This record gives sequence, C-alpha cells and structure tokens, in this order.
Amino acid sequence: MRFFARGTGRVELDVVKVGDCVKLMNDLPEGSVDMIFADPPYNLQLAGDLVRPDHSKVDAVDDDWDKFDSFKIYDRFTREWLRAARRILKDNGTLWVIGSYHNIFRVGTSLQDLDYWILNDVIWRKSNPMPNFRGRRFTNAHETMIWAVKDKDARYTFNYEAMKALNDDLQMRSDWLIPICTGHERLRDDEGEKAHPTQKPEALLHRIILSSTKPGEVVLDPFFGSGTTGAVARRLGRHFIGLEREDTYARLARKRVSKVKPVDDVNLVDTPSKREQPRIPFGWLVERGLLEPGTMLYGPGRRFNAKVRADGTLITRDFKGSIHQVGAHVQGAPACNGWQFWNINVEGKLMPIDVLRQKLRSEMN
Amino acid sequence: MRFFARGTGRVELDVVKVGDCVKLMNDLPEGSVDMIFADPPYNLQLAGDLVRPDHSKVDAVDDDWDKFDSFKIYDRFTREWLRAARRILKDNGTLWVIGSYHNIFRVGTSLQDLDYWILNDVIWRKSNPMPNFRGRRFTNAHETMIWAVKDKDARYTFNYEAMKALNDDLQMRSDWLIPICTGHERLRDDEGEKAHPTQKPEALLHRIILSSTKPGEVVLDPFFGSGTTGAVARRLGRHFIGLEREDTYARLARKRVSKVKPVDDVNLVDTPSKREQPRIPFGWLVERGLLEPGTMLYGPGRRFNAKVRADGTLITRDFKGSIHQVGAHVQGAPACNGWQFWNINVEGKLMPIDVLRQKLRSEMN
DNA sequence: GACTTTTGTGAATCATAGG
DNA sequence: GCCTATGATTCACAAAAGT
Repeated sequence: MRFFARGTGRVELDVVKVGDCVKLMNDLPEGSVDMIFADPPYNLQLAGDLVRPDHSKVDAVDDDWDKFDSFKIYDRFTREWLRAARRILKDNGTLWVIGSYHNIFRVGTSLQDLDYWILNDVIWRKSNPMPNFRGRRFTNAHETMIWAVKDKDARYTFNYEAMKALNDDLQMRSDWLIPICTGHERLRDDEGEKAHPTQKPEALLHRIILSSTKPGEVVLDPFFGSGTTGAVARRLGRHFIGLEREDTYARLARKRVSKVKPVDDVNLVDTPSKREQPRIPFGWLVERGLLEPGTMLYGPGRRFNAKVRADGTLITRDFKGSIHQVGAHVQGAPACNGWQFWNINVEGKLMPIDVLRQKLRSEMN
Repeated sequence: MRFFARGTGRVELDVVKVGDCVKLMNDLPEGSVDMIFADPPYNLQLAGDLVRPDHSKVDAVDDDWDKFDSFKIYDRFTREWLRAARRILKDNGTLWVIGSYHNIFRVGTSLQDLDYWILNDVIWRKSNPMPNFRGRRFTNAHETMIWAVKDKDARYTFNYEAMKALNDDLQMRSDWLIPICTGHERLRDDEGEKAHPTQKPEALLHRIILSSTKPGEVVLDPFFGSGTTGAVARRLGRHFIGLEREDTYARLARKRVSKVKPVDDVNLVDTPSKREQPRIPFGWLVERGLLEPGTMLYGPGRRFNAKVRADGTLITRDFKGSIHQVGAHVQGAPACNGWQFWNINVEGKLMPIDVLRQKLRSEMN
C-alpha cells in the first residue's frame, strides 16, 4: 500500500527510488518532508591495505561511491545535495547528517554557508569500535552528527520529554553510547558477507527519529543504503522516502523494510509523559531492540497486562506511565517495582523483564 | 630563569608575550616549536540573555574578543593564525585545536584547506556540563578537538604506551571523560568571580601534552588566556610559549605559572616507546652466548619448529631465513614478528625468545 | 544442555630505517 | 625518491566450535 502526503501534491510515500539523489529531490515539491537523515559518502582517502596483528586483512570501505578527487569536488557535491534538501524540507523541518573527521567539517561549513542553523552536534560513541592496529593514533571510537534547521527562528520539533524518559529522567546529552551494527541486525548477502559496508544501527535511528519527528510525518533519506532509516521510521509509525543510487542496495532495502511491522497504536510512539524511570532506563531495552514497541507485558500469573511504547513507557486500557507506575496502578497498590512485576512471554513461559535489564547491563559493562 | 631553545636562534622560552598572536608568531623563527595547542574564540553568536529556571542569569561568554561579523571574517581570522602556526611548527610537530559546533567546522575545513593532515578528532565529554534550561535541544555536553600534523607523511610523536597506561591498559579512545574546571582549580579575581570565562581543566591539557610531546620540548599556545597550557607544560617538564592579547590575562597567567613546580625526575613524565628502544638483531643472542647454534625453537603450542644457525638465521626442513621470514613461511602468513612467535624450551615449558632480547638489552645499558 | 574456548570482524585518512 | 627488510600492533562482541 502506498501513501501520498497531504497538501503537497502527489508525493509517493514509503518507497525506495533509484537514481541520483539531487535529481530525485528536485522532482519533489517544495516543503514536502518533515525530516531528512543523511549518511553521505565520507571521502575516506585510504592508501594501501590495513592488516591486523594476526595478519588478517581489514575489509575497509573502498567503493567507488566514496572516491572524490579533491576537497573542492567533495564540497561541490555536498553543497548540491544540501541545497536540494533545503528546498524540499518544510520550514520547521530538521536535517540530520552523520560523518567522520574526514568529511564532517566540510559538511558543517557547507551547512552554515547555506544558512542552515545548527542546533546540536551529537556524538555517536561506539561501544565496540575497531581498534587502532598500528598504535599511532587514538582509537577512532565515534562519529559526529549535526542536527540543523533551515532558519534560526524555525519552530522545529524536539520531543524533550521522550528523550528525557529514554535517559533515566535526565536530559538527553549530546553524546550517545550505542553499539555498532553486528549480529542478527547486520544484513548479509548469499555468501554470508556484509551486504552493505556502512549499515547504521537501528538504535541510532530510533533515537534520532523519536527525538525530532511526530508520528505520521515524512522522513527522507537521500543516501538510503541498506534502509535503516526506512525500517525504523516504519516501525515508529512515520513515513519514509528512500533515495538510493545503486539498484542492488535499493532492492535489499525494499525487502528489509517490507518485513517491518509498524506499531498499530499511535499512542505507543507519540509524545510521552514525564515519568520516573529506573537507573537503567527501561526505554533502552526498546531502543536497543531487546523489546519491540507493542510487546505485551504480563503481571504475575497473567492477571494483568500492558503494552510497551517506543519511549519506554507502558500503556493499559485506562492508564499509562512507567513500568513501576502501571504496575502499581493495576494492582491498586501505592508502589511497585516494575522490573520484578512485569514479564514477557517466551515460548509460553513468563520471564521477568529484569533479565533483559541484566543482559543490557552486562553488555554495557 | 629563562631558557632559549637550541638550534633556532634565540627563542625565549617559558614566557607570556602580550600582543596579536599572528604578529607574535611571525616574529618567531620557522620550525621553532614542537606542539601548538590553540583554544581560539568560538564565535558563539549569542542573542539576548539566558536565564535559569530559578530566574538567575547565566554568566555567558559575551566578550568583545568573541565577536565576529560573519563566517567570512571568522574564516579569514582562522586561516591567518593557522598559517602563522604552520610556519613556526616543526615538520614533525603537531597542532591541537579545541572548539564547539559554532566554530569547529570552520576550523577543520581551514585546516584541511591549508594542507594540514588530520590525525584524530577527539571529544571532550564533560562529566558536569551546563544543562539545557529551555528543553529545546540536547544538553551540550562536549567539545571537539582536532589533532593534526603539517603533512600526511610527517613522523609525529604519539606516546602510545603512556596513553594506554593512562586508560587501564586499553588503547586510549577518541572520547575523553573529563570534568569542567571548577573549585580550587578555577582562578578567581579579587571579587571571587571567575577570572577567565573559558578556563580549560588541567586534566585535559595533561592528556594532550603527555600524548604528543616529549620532555624538554616546546609547546606554544597562541590564545593563552588563563595559562592552563603553560601550567601543565611546566609541571610535565616541557617548555611553553604563551601569547595573549589582553594584558590582564597575561599577568594572571604569569602569576599562575610561576607557582607551578616542575617534576624533578624526567622518568616521571616520559613513557618510552618500544619503537624507540635500540634494535637488537637476533644474531646477537647467538653471538653473545644466550642461544647456542643448533638450539630448537618452537612456534605456539609446539606446532612448528626450527633450528638456530650460527649466523642468526633459522632453518626448517625446507626453508631458511630470518626469525621473521621463517615464522611467516611455516604459517603460510604474509608476515610475522619472530620475537613473539618463537619460543625456547626451558625445563619443559615454552619461553618467548623476546625474554632473551630484553635480557640482552638490560645488559647493554 | 551448559559451559568454555576459539575465531571472526567492524566507515581506518594506522611504520620506518637503511640502502 | 623508491625498494626492501625488519618489526610493532587489537577491543568488544558475537558466532562457532569444542568439552
């Protein structure tokens, strides 16, 4: 099923289009998307092979799409797609760009020169980065994202309460600790090799989309790649438009996105309330994919149940709040430790959600 | 007491000079400093006052020195001081610059345009940042530093072992958690107000100077401010040159630095690298009688073996060559560090031949 | 089946002395 | 400047393999 955005002519939604992203953006009506997430080529300029101490070869990015002859050419490319993005972005929409020190300074400068107004730079701290094999530099353990609006006075969306709930009731900071994409989440080709060299983790897009869009809004990704943006947008009840140069990746992404089940209830992904959270915020279980939004939780003996929302709160028929508050409410008790009260259904058996917390804790040390 | 750097004419060391940093740098001889740390104005572009939830006023940076009329003017200023810095920096010296999203993209772009080669971008994560009072953005909890050399092929200093030791024997990452400067460390004026609006913590400079300079080298800071760079350089047995536009700050910094006692023992501030230890050819072990010709060497788990020849080569059934070549050959690997691969049999146990090298090294000292 | 050990790998601007 | 020989160097996590 295809959707068309209202009030902007006919803009096909939830599709992956193949072609040059600047041309494809120029075909869209002015002010037709609410948010843009862009993961442009990083222009790595690598020389020669890198070998690990055990003599295995590092499978680095050496694709043609990452090759530029000079900074001048990279700058021209950057300004072109940023200008096209600016036109199709609504006046109160926001733009996210991710990059590394190879390209992010060019991107930031271009943004400012094109009169975008930077709201934050946000650091993705990788919990499991590739080490520096030669011992000649600091381990490159982060990437930088820039969050910007079209104009200094734009009235953009920032779901402050959702971000606070996701961070143990503390303001969300500009440094985010999130693992790189590995394991089941990493898409593989028929030979079992990584299908895309730079697939981003869903947890990263979860936080980005939840922070700066509302349900039903349109997220565009001009460098769609493996389609992480589309998969997360769909799961969170947002629409997406994916633009991708290579047909192989576009097909891969379409297949991936089609498997994602959107949350059926908009309340699960809408503006959350300000609530108390445990020390490991419950929302992190959702963000990190240990729990899907919409998962049913059960009280002891299945006498009670509640549904998980994307921001880490629960909802029942007549009440919503933290795992503790909802647990207390359904029992009519003054207080409740939600971590011990709530369970998930695993092959017919109940398992306390605290097990998931412990799992996450051990993963994060 | 004043020092003068050797071999560069008369360069006065451990002094704070007052004036325009570009002019002062142009007065110094070419290639006269080993490292530059720069904390330039951030060009914050603040509008109006910021008020806390309790209605107290935030004491923000609103000094004249942080005012620029446009990005164009800021870029010109940046390129001027970066060009002057490049001239006085030794070919194998490195440059550190710190900034926030307001200016760091301009700085990074200018660096690349002036042919500096970026080694890392390093994130200073503040453990105690100022919160975002308005709840309209992510808490601005970090600043960005860029570490660069003059040329891609420069042979710069990186004290890998010192950094690893400082990080619990794990490689030092590109994200550093360090508190902002408060308490006793924060310089106060006679009224008890902070004496400088952007005083950097000594812990930050400690890590920077320790990572990329050797004892006795010269660190220059073109925006000296409260003199953190000088204080830490002096304590770590390095020389400094401070340049500062405002006489008030220069006087403050001189007073601060003069109170610092340098470490008396150079061994306390120098972590020698394995790379810098004298090279010991394997044959010397045979020559000096630590290994007899004919001794059998074993690979890990005794899966391989080879015999020592009198000239310091090894021989197996079908191949002979250096410890590295034979190690690579028996494994079918492209390369091998023979010092770590080969072992001798000592009372039934395997002992790496590297132990013998260390023994010989200590005997030669 | 539970537990331990080994192996694989990820956006990386990753060496240097001496002939 | 180029080529060759030597030799310095890895963290977190997951999956597979082994006990």
